[in-house]
Amino acid sequence: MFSLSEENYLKAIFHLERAYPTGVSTNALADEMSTKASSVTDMIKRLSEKKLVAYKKYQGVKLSKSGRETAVEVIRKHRLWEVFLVDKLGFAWDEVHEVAEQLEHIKSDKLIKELDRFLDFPKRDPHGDPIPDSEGNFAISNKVLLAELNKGESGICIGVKDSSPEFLQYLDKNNIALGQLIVILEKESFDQSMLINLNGSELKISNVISSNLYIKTS
Amino acid sequence: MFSLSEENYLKAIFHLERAYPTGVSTNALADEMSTKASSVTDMIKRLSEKKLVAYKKYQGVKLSKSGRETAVEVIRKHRLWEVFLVDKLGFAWDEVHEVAEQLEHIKSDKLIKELDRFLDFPKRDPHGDPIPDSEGNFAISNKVLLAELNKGESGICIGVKDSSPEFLQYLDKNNIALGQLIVILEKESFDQSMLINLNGSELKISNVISSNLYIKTS
DNA sequence: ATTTATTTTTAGACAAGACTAAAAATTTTA
DNA sequence: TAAAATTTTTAGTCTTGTCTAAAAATAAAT
Ligand SMILES: [Mn+2]
Ligand SMILES: [Mn+2]
Ligand SMILES: [Mn+2]
Ligand SMILES: [Mn+2]
Repeated sequence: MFSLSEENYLKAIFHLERAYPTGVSTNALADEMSTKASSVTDMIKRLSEKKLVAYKKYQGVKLSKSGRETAVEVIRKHRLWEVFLVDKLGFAWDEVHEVAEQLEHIKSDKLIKELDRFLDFPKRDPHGDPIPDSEGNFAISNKVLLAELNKGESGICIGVKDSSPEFLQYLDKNNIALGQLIVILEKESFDQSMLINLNGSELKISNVISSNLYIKTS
Repeated sequence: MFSLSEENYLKAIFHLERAYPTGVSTNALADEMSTKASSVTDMIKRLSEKKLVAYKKYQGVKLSKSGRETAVEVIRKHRLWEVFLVDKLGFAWDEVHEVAEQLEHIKSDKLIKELDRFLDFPKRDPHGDPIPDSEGNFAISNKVLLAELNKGESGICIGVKDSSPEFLQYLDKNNIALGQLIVILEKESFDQSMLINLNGSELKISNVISSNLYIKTS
């Protein structure tokens, strides 16, 4: 069993490894954890002692097999709880993250197994992120950013890159939801802004928006 | 917001106040918290600083109004989560306490409000203990220990005093459940053991058992 | 009313996690 | 390649919550 702090560090390293494949830097981790670099160095040493990460001074940090397993388990719990909050308790998708940050640290194998079953083994969380199964396997999805598509192309919205309440509320306000068909009617070459068709109605969106929406390609 | 430790101390003091109406002793609290008296003294001082308890050296400790409110809120959350685990996730009544000990510390007003609604505002937890409402009011129940009844008397089993997994499993094994009618057929004056009728079948139980079963009297 | 036993508090230490300030290593720039 | 800027680590301190050992206060027993 690992502490809440240790679990949060492992999760952060997991998420940063995509952007830092050669090793997650101390500063990147400090930034992600909203803490100081010196605190990160301290924690990295502890995680390294426990064989959860591979660490060489000044070389950044990488998850070990067991470190990755723990991180994935925490992510699984986080996303299952998010589904619970939205599907069962009527939370909006922009309200669940904070609470899930707490719930993800509850320790009980039976709890998570039964919760998964109660929710009917969901494959994705309310933001379209994949929920790893009990073995730690993620569903791989062919997704692409809306910003990468061109005039005339279309696809189903299946996820958000930024899942901050602000962005999610913008989407709600403009009736953009997961599962919706988006058709690109126009794309301005100067600023990459787009005119899109959503369920019959038209909407003008900036590149900031289209760069944070995932579209199913397949 | 209070720490997990602080909440657990407040809850323990609340539960001990019934047995120690003039002030909960340091040793009683140390015992309940499975810690040392010196640690209790330290914590009591911190709680006193925060006006959660009234404390005078060597005089024991009592909850303040805000301390009691916090304790009751934690108990409310504990019991609601126990209902969730049994009613929704299929846990047995002897499996829920440990997990609820963790879940009771999750901080989210909306979560507990929506959970309460999702569970249809339950009045009692799986062990028959009353769930305080959102104002902190407990349902008062006229209950008496089975051990206090005599031959010929009967009543509905509405709660357990000891809710350890061992006792609960004994009850399961002997088909004693909440809501069940119990009729006292015989009572041995020497050792207070009883012969009871349960749904048609007869069972011999010791005083240890009858002293841990609550019967509705009304 | 003393002595004895019990309870409670203090004193001092420790571990986890975090912080600031300063030193050391690395990377970038000139 | 040497100087400058950046990143990372170390050193020392702090808070929370715990512990042991010893001192002080209270309660119980002669
Ligand atoms: Mn989230
Ligand atoms: Mn999510
Ligand atoms: Mn319980
Ligand atoms: Mn209970």
